[in-house]
Amino acid sequence: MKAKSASTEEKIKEAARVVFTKKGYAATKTRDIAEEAGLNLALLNYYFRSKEKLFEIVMIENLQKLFAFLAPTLNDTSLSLDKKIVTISANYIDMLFQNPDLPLFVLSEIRTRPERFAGIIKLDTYVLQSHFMQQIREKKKKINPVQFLISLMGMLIFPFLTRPVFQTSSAFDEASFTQLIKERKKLIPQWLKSMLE
Amino acid sequence: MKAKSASTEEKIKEAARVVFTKKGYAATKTRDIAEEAGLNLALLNYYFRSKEKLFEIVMIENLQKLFAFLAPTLNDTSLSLDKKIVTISANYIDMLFQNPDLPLFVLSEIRTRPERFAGIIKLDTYVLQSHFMQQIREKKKKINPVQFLISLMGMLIFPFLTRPVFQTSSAFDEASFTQLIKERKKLIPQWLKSMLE
DNA sequence: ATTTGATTTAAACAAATGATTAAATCAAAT
DNA sequence: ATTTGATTTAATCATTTGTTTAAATCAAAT
Repeated sequence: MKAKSASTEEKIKEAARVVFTKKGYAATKTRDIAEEAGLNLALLNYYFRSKEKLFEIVMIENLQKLFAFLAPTLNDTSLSLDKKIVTISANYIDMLFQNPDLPLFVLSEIRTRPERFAGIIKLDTYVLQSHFMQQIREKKKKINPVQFLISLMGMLIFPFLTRPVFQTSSAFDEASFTQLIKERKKLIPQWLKSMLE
Repeated sequence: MKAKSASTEEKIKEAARVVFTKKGYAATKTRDIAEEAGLNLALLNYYFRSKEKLFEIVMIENLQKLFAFLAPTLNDTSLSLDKKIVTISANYIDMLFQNPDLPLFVLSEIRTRPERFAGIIKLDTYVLQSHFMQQIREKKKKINPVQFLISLMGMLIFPFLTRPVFQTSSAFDEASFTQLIKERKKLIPQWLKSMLE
């Protein structure tokens, strides 16, 4: 009767991922997570000690997904700038399709307590001092390369942040959104290219 | 002793604007607002009946700022597409500088209860069916004009959404951020122009 | 000075929330 | 079958939260 595929601990984690990502930390009750997991409320404290500790685990995973996910491609010295932009666009959009609520959740929680996550994000190491940034700098010497990074990431992520806004319009259903994002996989690298010329 | 410039009601509203925008609805306690206003907790219910009602007032104001703010320029038939892009970029960035926390707060709350705000946002009327969108359609017939709208708004808004992320890097202080955004006022219209060619 | 209604105050309430507790149950070893 | 430690359960706790209540205070009219 204990031949379950998921341990209790893992069930709680998975439920926490779902509920925290959907509702954010403050609006998530421990009872919500217990219910989502189909388990007794007290188990959350038994396995994770506190709501806060559980949240931290979920948050660190999500930061990895959003930030560290980029590092290998950004720092790959064998790819041209154009190839990198194409690769990043494709990979990031695919990742976001699997985790559409992630950006808004993460940005919202970082805003609430930024100092808590500074050591994990490591923006300097993985992003700002990456090979990719060097490549941009060489291409456009007169403009801060961060400008292009922000625009690229903005164009990739923003539609996911505003999806609920677009869903308030009857002209936008799930299929429209998906279609729109698929088109962007092609458009964004083209746009970045013309911006860099 | 009642010759105050701000009425009690207005004081509460202003405090609510500050606290809700900073912390979001769920994490905001009525006691936080009372403290910010320097008033007695029970006054919130006396003047506004509930936390929810107070929030609604603040939220509607903020939606106007983010969405309706755009409508006049988008629908101004006397401006060329290029001029519109320049105007929107400048005006929106100025507005965001005064309300840097607004986008993240609004997007986050819309995500929590989108059906509540559909009637206020009026995306179809003011944005999707605007003169601006027609102008884009005429310029680039083969691409959904929403693509350009998303990219423009994404490039304008995204830096404000990710400001706390950038602040985790020691390379970014307030002055850097301001400088970066000022540059974008010029860069974004240029970029949009090349994207539309 | 008194009355009346409006506003403010501080305390209290009822429910919700994260956490704790102790007992029950399970699982493995002897 | 018993013991031991691990896990689970349901109840309880202590605190917090949005709201309500009743009294005090204010302000204007008489």
